[in-house]
Amino acid sequence: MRSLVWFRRDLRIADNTALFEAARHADDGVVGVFLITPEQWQKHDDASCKVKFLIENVRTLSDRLAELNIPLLIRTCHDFQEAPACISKLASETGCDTVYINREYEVNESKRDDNVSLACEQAGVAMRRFHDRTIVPPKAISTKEGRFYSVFTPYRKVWDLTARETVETTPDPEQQPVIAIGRDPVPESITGFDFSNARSDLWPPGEDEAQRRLDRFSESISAYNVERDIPSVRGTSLLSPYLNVGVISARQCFFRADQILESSAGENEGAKTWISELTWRDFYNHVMVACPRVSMHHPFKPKTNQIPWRTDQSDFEAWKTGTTGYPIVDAGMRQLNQTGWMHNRLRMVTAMFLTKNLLVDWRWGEKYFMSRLIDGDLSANNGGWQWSASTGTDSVPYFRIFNPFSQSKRFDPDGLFIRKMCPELKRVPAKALHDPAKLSDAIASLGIDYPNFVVDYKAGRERALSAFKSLK
DNA sequence: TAAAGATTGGA
DNA sequence: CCAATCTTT
Repeated sequence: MRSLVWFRRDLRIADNTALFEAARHADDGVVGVFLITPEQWQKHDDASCKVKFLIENVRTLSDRLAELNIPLLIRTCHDFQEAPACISKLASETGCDTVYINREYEVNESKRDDNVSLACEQAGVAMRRFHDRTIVPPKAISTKEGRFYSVFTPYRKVWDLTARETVETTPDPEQQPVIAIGRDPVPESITGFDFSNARSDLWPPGEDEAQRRLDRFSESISAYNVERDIPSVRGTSLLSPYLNVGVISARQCFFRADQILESSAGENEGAKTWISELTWRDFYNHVMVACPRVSMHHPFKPKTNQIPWRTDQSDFEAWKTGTTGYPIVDAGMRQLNQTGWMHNRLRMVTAMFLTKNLLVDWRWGEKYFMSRLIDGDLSANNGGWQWSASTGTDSVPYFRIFNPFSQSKRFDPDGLFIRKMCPELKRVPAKALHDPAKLSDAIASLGIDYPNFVVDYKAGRERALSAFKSLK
């Protein structure tokens, strides 16, 4: 019995359900495979920095698998259509009787896996799929009426019980016997993606690095509920890119935080808040599985399609490039453009500015984020955008529109973050960064080259309010 | 995971 | 006159 493990977004050894099961059932070795599908990644708007990070992690995974005598093979297909033939053929060639995978829940991905399963069956190869991506699997919990939870708070209550009672981590796989199959080199570049501008120094690859980050974050987790909102402070875990490619599992994160919570007799607000954020990740995945159309350019609330979403190229361009004239919005967008990552508070601020103050179609923003983020995840990104645009499940009420100046006053009071990302505002006093009139005065009197407001604040806000009010 | 406008209560 | 509080969106 020999097992083939097809790695996708689960690039780790520890707490990997499919890998553990594959190793447990094999007595003649385990083979790993990773499929490179550049055209599919382009269709999905994957960011270059994300693909680079993915490939770097495939490389470190290959090294660690080699220590377990598991050779990692690399195959390249154009897109998912070629996956069934590729995987079934590879299983046969390497003498594997079963393919092990951890499920991916997106529409294209699960359809691909169904097709791979069929192709394997025809080749006399079995396929076993496991739930591993989230803490509580999608569809595992539902309301008393048997429907899916579309509101977060009741979902979280059931999620909490389920996670604590039924979820456990997976043991490490054992070392395998040596087999006569050598591993493949991992390519240095991928056609269609430019690796030269990615800030790899900010995100070293590997399972060890992810664990170090979790360790470091654990030490200050009690401050998370306060500091997570302050972009100039390292108050968040900085684990999202690692979670996204599965270099660390959400379960590992959950158990660490839960341990800390228990050791403080439930008195750690930071740990509680972080677990809640992990729950949001599960929630949006669960929404996507229950209602796949949300991830296919449809709002969860159909009537919001009546909103005359604007398609103004020049407003959109100002937003993308961080030249809206609103300091906190520009700072956030420049952080995204320069580093491939944006602080979560700013993701909300910038998303709300685009969808409400500019009333630009939320799908434009969703796509742009995806094309830039190192941690871009379909369900979380979509959930976040539909939350901000008030089109989604349990999204923000349409009349709760962030005021960019109030937001920066609260979360960047000294303007530290704004001045870091927008150096031209270095000489503008903090008070003026949080006040439109004072900002205009300061820019004029100091002779600073900073754009005028792309939209009048009050006019933009009223335009969004009346668009939502007139929905039937 | 809000902000704006109105109202109140104290200087 | 200002800040705290309530109400509305």
